[in-house]
Amino acid sequence: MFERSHKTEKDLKQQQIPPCLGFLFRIMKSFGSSESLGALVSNFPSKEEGKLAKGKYGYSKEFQAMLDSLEQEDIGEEMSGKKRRLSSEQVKALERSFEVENKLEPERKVKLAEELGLQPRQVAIWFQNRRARWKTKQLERDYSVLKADYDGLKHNYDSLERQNKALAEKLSQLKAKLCTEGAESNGSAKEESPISTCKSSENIEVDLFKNLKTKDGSSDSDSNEVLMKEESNGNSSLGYNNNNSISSNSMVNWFQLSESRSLAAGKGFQGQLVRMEEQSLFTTDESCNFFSVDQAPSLHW
DNA sequence: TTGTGTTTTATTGCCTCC
DNA sequence: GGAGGCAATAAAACACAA
Repeated sequence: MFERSHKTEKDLKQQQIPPCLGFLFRIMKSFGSSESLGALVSNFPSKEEGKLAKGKYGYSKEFQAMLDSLEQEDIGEEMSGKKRRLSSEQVKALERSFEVENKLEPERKVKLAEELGLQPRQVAIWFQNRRARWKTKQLERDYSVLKADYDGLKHNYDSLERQNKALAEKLSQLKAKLCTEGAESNGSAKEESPISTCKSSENIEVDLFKNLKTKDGSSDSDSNEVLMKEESNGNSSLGYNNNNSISSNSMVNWFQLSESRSLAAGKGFQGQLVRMEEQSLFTTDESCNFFSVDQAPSLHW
């Protein structure tokens, strides 16, 4: 109980020796009476013999009486091996000590034990259990913090997703408008192309892009080439999925680009800056993937 | 009073460090 | 190899509803 004597206690357990006797064992051991100790153990009835013996733990009447008398006394109670909770004063003192330092140096352990009338081993065990409790609490606190972070991110993600949907809707409305306007102008003017009166959504987007370019006066053909190239490749870097609809990723990119272009045009910025933006926006998937619809934020615990 | 869940004290086995 | 720490666990003590 108080000393680190695993093996001997295990042996005692295997012989079904009651806790009080185990305590006696250790007391006697601490006084160096190993011989009498051995005799005590050897005299203790084995499992089989115990079935025949009488008393609480199956030993003789005399020995049971001795134990009973011991239990009646204070010392007997203390030696009975029953767990006894530490007094509130002892716990308070230990708590104070733990707050100062949660590890226990040998000197401090002995000193605390003396002050509180405990065995050094008891103090060590108390600190060990206290550290375990502290760790559990700490884990709970960490979990709460992480969960709050996650909830915040989730909230942001949801609002961005809503925003994204609204923008997509707006874009499709604009496309429809463009389509009808185009049809009207085609009807009045001479036919330019035998293909179709209403262009595909891809072409519309490219046209929109071209228009923006012409408006801001730049003639950056490289970007158009890149756009057309990527478009013809049909890959998702531009954000078109298999259904020819525009993914949220490209939508955000597209609007960011348009916005930055208008700003650049307004402020008189030209060529190079625009080129840089295009490159960063159209070539790096990371730019918007963080809040991609396909990838909801997730935390791994 | 009793059944049940929680807390506290203690043990055991394994691991690391010196 | 011994000392000490830690995780897992047992078991006693305690709290509390029914």
